Amino acid sequence: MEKKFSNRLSTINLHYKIWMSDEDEQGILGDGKWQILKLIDEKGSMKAACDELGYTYRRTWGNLKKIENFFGFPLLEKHRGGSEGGRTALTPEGKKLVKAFDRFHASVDSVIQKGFDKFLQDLK
Amino acid sequence: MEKKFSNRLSTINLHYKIWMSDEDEQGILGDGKWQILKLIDEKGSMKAACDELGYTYRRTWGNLKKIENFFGFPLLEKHRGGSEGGRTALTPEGKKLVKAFDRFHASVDSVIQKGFDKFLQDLK
DNA sequence: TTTCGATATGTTTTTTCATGCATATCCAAT
DNA sequence: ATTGGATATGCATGAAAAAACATATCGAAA
Repeated sequence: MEKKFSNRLSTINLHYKIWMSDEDEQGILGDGKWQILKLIDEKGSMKAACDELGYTYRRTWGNLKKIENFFGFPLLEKHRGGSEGGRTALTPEGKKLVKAFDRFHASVDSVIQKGFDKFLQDLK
Repeated sequence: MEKKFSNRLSTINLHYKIWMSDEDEQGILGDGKWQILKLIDEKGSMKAACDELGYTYRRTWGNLKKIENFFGFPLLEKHRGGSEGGRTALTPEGKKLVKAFDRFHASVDSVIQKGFDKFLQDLK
């Protein structure tokens, strides 16, 4: 007979999130913080990065605080004052962390997408 | 020198979620529904499955409704009444869907875990 | 025909978080 | 020394999701 699922199959979107937590299941690092960390480093500013991603500064600041608390040392080098108001960049450890997460994602992204394609095939 | 991150590295837990949505970003099927569907079929009961997973019946019922609405045909064969109160099992389509998701997960789980292990290695 | 326990669903309360608002601090450049 | 714009942080408000509560319905078996 016909393919039961195929009617709306092409309208389905895939999503996934990867994150890490501490013993108390408090989120440490995930897709969200990874992205903002990268952008902060690129822009040299927390505020600019928040604006671009549509995050509130307040929230981002709190989230980043958590991760630094967990590791016990700063991932961001933040400076206040100056005519520019201030600036923020990643510390070497921050860069290392981001790069490791980059590699992690690179190693799984295509596999997940392929798995999804196959999933849809299976339903046909 | 020392390895900056290694102090608490072993306490980090990995998490990830995979799900699918329709055009309006309404969740259709994901890890949660997948799990509960499997368990319902295994137990022959929505209630029993909810109890085991700690989900409220109300919520699960609503969630499953959504996915059936999306596909337009039932994934569950539900019966009310009887001395046992009722029972629920997967329809053939429901089983097919669950199996496809099983395969999907099987194809990505180990890759993600390996990627995570490597991520931790990278931080050392 | 009564009963029992699961399915079915509306309504209310709680929880959770993000957002919004307010305010303080900091300092390089002018 | 003044200033402007970003960082720092408390607090109150709001919105969305989950949980909790409350009933109604169903029907095989006793």
